[in-house]
Amino acid sequence: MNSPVVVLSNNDGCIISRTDEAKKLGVGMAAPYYQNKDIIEKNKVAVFSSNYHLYGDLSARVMDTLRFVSGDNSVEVYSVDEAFVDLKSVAKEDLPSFGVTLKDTVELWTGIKVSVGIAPTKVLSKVANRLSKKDKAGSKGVLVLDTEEKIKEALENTKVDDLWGVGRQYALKVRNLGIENGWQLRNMPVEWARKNLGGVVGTRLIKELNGESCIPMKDPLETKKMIATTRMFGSPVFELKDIKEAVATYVSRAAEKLRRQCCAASAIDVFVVTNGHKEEKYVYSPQSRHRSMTIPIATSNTHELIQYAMPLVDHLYEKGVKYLKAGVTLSGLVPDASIQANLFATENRNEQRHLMETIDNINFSQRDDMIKYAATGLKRNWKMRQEMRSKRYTTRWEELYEIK
DNA sequence: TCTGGGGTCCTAGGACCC
DNA sequence: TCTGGGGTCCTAGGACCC
Repeated sequence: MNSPVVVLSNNDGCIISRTDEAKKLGVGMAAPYYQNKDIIEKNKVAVFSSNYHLYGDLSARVMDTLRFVSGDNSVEVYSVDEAFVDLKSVAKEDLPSFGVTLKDTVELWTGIKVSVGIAPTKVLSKVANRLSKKDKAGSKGVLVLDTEEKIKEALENTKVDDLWGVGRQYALKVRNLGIENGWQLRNMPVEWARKNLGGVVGTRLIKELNGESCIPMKDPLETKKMIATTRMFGSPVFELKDIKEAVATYVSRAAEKLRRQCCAASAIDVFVVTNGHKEEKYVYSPQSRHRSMTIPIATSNTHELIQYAMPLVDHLYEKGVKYLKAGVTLSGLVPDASIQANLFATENRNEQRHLMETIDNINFSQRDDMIKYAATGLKRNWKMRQEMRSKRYTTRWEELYEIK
């Protein structure tokens, strides 16, 4: 109990999540793992690779609970660990108890502790949520900003950098003008924000801080506009063959995601990240190159997509260069059903679609990659490292949690 | 020799998010 | 020796059109 824990990014590269105990030891956020190995070993910090099967499954359970408790109010899943709930239909005086019910039910049903922030706009609710999380005793994990005074106090206690929508660049600009906290920013003129903070982005931010809702809830049925699969290699790669295998594998993954949302892609982009040459001394200064093409007839067929991708890799490849990473982005996504009948389309398009469906079903029900394309390789010596992954307790029979 | 104005669409790149 | 992955939205500027 209470021992420090950190979670690593893919490829065991960076530290992307830390418990309070680990933060206290001075382990930095997004810091490279190897740079912190000393502190970690000295303090017996528990280290885990990331485990997306587990996170995804627990996330789904939490989101289901939110939907159940929220009834007719719409829920927008914002990320694996965050969601917005529209509370327009909840009476103002009922907001605090609603928040508490939401929090308690999630914890009771899933074992996951959450914090709840309630306010007139998305930006302000993020402010509320952040404060409720920090002030563990005071707010008990639920904070409602329902009066001007509470909003003022909350914004005064929030640095500009901690506002949703203010990143490094904007924070720098705003700081240079002597604006330090959310309340000061809120009182800046909208016109100033339009000029200096990315046009409509800035004006929206100021308005949201002023309680005027400008960032609407997203329709849960909306499909993605682009789908990417990218990975660092487990160790640097030099051979064209290895890069091709990797890219073919990423294309397969991306195509699966594409089919899952019933879309087809009309453009494909392949990129690689290089870092110097074979014999050169290692200096970390990654550079990326990419190559793209428009697909004549939008498709979701893995085989076709691999065929489009391979020549792009040929073009990108240069002998003797050290490759750290590769990736594929599918874009120009259109609904599957809308693909035009084309005179030149091959007769067997439907058969191909059935084949894809069958492969997806097998891979989904059995195990990832039960059936794969030969182009994706067998040895896969470029595969990423994941040396300290916890078990996939809730999604794999072989890895079920055991109680002795 | 003089050489407009207004519009749309697309893409690359920047900024942001978790 | 080792530095994550997957998204969104917006803007500026070029190409093209009449």
